[in-house]
Amino acid sequence: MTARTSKRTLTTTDAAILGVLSWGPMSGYDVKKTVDSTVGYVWGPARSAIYAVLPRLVDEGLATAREVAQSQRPDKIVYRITTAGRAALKAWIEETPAPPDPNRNPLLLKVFFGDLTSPEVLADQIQARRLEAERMSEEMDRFEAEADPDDVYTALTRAWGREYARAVIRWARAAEARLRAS
Amino acid sequence: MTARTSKRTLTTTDAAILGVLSWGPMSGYDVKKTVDSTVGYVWGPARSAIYAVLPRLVDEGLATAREVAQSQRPDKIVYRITTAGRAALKAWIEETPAPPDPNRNPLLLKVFFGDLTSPEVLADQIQARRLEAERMSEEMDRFEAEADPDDVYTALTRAWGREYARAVIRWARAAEARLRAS
DNA sequence: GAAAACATGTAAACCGTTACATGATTCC
DNA sequence: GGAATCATGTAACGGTTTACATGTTTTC
Repeated sequence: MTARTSKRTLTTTDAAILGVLSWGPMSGYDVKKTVDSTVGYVWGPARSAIYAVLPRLVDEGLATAREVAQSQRPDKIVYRITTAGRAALKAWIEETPAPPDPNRNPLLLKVFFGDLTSPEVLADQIQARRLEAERMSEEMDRFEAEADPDDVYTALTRAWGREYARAVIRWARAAEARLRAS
Repeated sequence: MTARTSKRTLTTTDAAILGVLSWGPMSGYDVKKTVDSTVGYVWGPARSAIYAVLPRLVDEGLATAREVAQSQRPDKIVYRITTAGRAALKAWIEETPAPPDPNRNPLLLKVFFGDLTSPEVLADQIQARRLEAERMSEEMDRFEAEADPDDVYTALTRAWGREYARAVIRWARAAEARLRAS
């Protein structure tokens, strides 16, 4: 058997998919749903990306595929992570350094060229972002209440969500005040 | 004259490039340099993207191109924003809502699947990110010292940079402590 | 009986990145 | 003589968005 164990390092999308497969075998459809409700906050590949990646993982020996016939539903293909897949994911996590922050922020770009519009328009856009962040902050609080406090890893991701939302809110409040005072 | 004033809304890269062209006519090479030293912190298109976008802006009537022969340097093409270009950029800035936060964060993905590796490895990765943020924070302070305090718009972008760095640092410190204590 | 949600995928167009390619000039 | 700067582009790849395709079950 000659699976192309090509040892290329995983893309972030590969890692996200292998990650949810590490929780159990599932179809592409289920991968999508699982991603959306979990890691989707930090990496949410498109459905078509998932369907494109899964066969490639099989090709590289990182997962296996098994066709499952269904009577009440369309047939599906269930993917299962392999030992090699787990190892590749572990290697991806440990490979240092982590790619730097993306830092692509269209709103900030608007602010940067803000002199082309009015302070009010800009303040409105910033306010909208703040309201978003406030909603997100509340959502994190709700998650926090329900969550298992011993699960360090999801606790840390929630902590980042709260810290980030907080930064947005602080910045936006100050920016709105400054812009509305012109 | 039939410039295709196709009214499609600009991509973020288009906006960034039109934005620097709004400061004065320049070649693709100079656009790249200018972007890198200014808006690059929030949106830094690749060189190849710039060279691809510029002719399209001309095609759409948002900029004009003029070839300039040089004796001591390779010839170059100087682009100048048009009135339509300015209008399109203004429309992009004012179009609401601003696209939501990208939120694609490979480091957080690593944290999310952190149980596949050791707490130390994870803490090291987080520490690296913190050091990065600390460097950035200092850089912002330096910019702050040199900057014109009356320039609201760049002040606001710097303020975001500081607030963001602060959030990273606070989160990373807590995360590192929690992970190293296992 | 209709609409929405479930369930599974494919295909094409678009945006952007990294790496490849070329060649002159200036600075050390 | 080698590195950095000036100057412009192409090709291959990763990923997203949107649309196409098909059929079932649940909800109103």
